[in-house]
Amino acid sequence: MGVFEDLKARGLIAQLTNEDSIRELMNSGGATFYIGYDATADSLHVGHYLQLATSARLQQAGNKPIVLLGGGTTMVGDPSGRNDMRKIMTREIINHNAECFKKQMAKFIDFKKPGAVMADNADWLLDLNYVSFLREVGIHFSVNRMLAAECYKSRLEDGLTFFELNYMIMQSYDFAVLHDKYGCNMQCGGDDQWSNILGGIDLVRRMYGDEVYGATFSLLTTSEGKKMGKSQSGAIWLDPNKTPPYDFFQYWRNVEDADVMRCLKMLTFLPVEQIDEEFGKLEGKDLNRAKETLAYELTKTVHGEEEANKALAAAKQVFESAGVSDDMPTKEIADADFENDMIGLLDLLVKTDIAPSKAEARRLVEQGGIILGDIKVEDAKATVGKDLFDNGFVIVKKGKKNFYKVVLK
RNA sequence: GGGGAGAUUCCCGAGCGGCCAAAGGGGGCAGACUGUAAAUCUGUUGCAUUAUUGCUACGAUGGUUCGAAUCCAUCUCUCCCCA
Repeated sequence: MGVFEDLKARGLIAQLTNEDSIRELMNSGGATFYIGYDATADSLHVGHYLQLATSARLQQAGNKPIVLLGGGTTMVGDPSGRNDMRKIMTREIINHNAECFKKQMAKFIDFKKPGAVMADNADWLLDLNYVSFLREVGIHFSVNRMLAAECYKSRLEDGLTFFELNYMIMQSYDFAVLHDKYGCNMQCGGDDQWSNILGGIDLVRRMYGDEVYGATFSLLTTSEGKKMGKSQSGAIWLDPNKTPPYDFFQYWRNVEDADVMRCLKMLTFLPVEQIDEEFGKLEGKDLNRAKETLAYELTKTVHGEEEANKALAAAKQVFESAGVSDDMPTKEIADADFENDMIGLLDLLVKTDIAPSKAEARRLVEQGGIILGDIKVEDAKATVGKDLFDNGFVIVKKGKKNFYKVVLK
């Protein structure tokens, strides 16, 4: 089975410009493909991971990946599929973000292998001369056709600025530059990038007369079509400082039944046959085994084996034996916060960031959402004595799934 | 450039000058039920104190009024139609 068939089996392939040619190209290792990443935040998230992991699969099959940082395109912002304009970001922030991206990306793509390249479109976009760019590149674009693109549909109702309309042209130009510079012959991306990719393919043909290809990968969505990788507290980041490995692990441990198989196939590097064999027939609560594997495998590739083991062990102890683990999320409370060796429960919750405000803390307590040690506390006026901190800590449970070890400092 | 509509709490979206911390929905959080799942049901959802209440909030700034999210003026931004 070639890498193309593997990607297909994993459900990663969404759209292709030319299936036969692309299969041939990918399977023979002849693809020099690029995926662009706009530096919109200071950490990669799960959506990026999916693209990077897929790139890694292709690289392992001998294809050459080009990772393109969008230092230039981020200055404009991609309007595809959005119904509002992106916030305009400063050069400094974009540069900082791009630096953060670079560090994280090296984990997934092997840049030491020949042909693997990291580029930044700031290098050719920012110093363009407006008029000559229009004459050389702009001339190849039909506004009529651009506006007909699916990705602008919602924007045509709410308004689309000329500024943003140029995004597609910039991205298309990227492809042309990479084609010229590195012999790039394929662009990949999320399925929302289809229009932009087609633009690039067209441009390369018009400028160089060369045939290049485009492929989009399925977006990671739940069975209900909602984007995955977002939690109530925001995106799931790959940066351990923004999303601790334990939280990362828990996110995947808690995916819905209907999504486990797809996630396993799309995100982990376990062989498809193994996934099907081991988990394909599971039903009901047995699916928990699949979820555990998903969480473990993903944490392992993103944060390393050691962190994955820790997260798995912590989760097991906390959930299965109601025990204490050194690796469970820890919060600190200062000795100075106590008065006569006592502290109000609400103060404790707020000071440890378990609850964002006292009102919220009160609500939690009154609704029975707080368990201290093994006592459910429902009195908001309760106070906590230092003596409760056996061995210097106490376990606070917020809701059913959030466990914290509060350490007395 | 001309004409019109609008800016409300996390999001969408109601809102007679006092009864508006603001309907309703979504989302979130918590409880019940469960499998660390889903669906369902219940409660809750600005901050601070809870007995009362205080403070901050309805694009921005001023004004009218005993009293404004609601009226007036100016400004900023957005959308629609025409050119």
